[in-house]
Amino acid sequence: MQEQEYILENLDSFELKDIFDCGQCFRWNIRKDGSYTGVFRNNVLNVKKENNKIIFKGICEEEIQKTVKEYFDLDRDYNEIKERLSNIDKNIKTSIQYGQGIRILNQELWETIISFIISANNNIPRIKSIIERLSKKYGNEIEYQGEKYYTFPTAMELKNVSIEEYRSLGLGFRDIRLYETTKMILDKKVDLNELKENPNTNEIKEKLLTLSGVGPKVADCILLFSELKRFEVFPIDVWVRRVMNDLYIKQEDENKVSKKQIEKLANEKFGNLAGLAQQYLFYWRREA
DNA sequence: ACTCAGGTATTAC
DNA sequence: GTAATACCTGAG
Repeated sequence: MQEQEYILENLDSFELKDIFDCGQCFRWNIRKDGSYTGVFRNNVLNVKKENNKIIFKGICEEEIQKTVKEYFDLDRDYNEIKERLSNIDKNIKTSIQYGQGIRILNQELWETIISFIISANNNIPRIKSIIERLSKKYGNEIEYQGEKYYTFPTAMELKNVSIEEYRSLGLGFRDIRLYETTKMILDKKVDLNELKENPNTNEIKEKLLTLSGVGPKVADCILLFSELKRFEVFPIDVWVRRVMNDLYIKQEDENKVSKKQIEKLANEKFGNLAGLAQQYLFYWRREA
């Protein structure tokens, strides 16, 4: 396949660091020139920002403009969203100023499920390296600018992988979870195509929770960060618990605050934009 | 050597 | 239903 290029000018709410380091994805890496390269679906893309230009280059299955538009959520009005959230209170406004360039990526459902199962009780460098090893071993190679990249393996490509093989890739206790979840999806115990078409977020969540290694936090991440794009969910991890307690609940011991309480508060304050609010708050609390 | 990290599953009240 | 506990691994 041939390299394509696409340039966007004067686009608001698009900062590479904010997008790729806000915790939603694991396969984008910074280069020496400050651009980022990543693999998604069967595409390899490099994104660079220069002044008011965003330059997309890479190998795409389809037309790069269409690919970029879908993946980077370009049809959504983030300025309007940020304005609505900023009016809620000073705290969220501050966090939005910090992460003003965040966009929620349109990531493939299957990859998001597996990636966030791997993320459980794990740290980001190790999550990333596990996913790279998994892709290198079971995905497809794509060569771009003299470098080799690997697509995220499909469920079919993981069909015959044993628990021991997962363990040898460094998955640790998550080995059996990957094995069982892959099997359940291949057997259509959970039908991903059906999930994509189901308008009922709670029903989708119930289905996701039946997968091995998927608990409430991972399920919410899948709903928010995959192509399901449910902005009303509010994934609660250690950082979100911390920031919500610091800002609003102010309990002495943040670990004593129940998830229910946080969820209720998030829903009351942020409504159907809770997921975005979570993302700004998370990124701000974690990086600022 | 030892702690800790984007939680989940299991077991026990 | 809600609360404690174990859990692979490797980087710092």
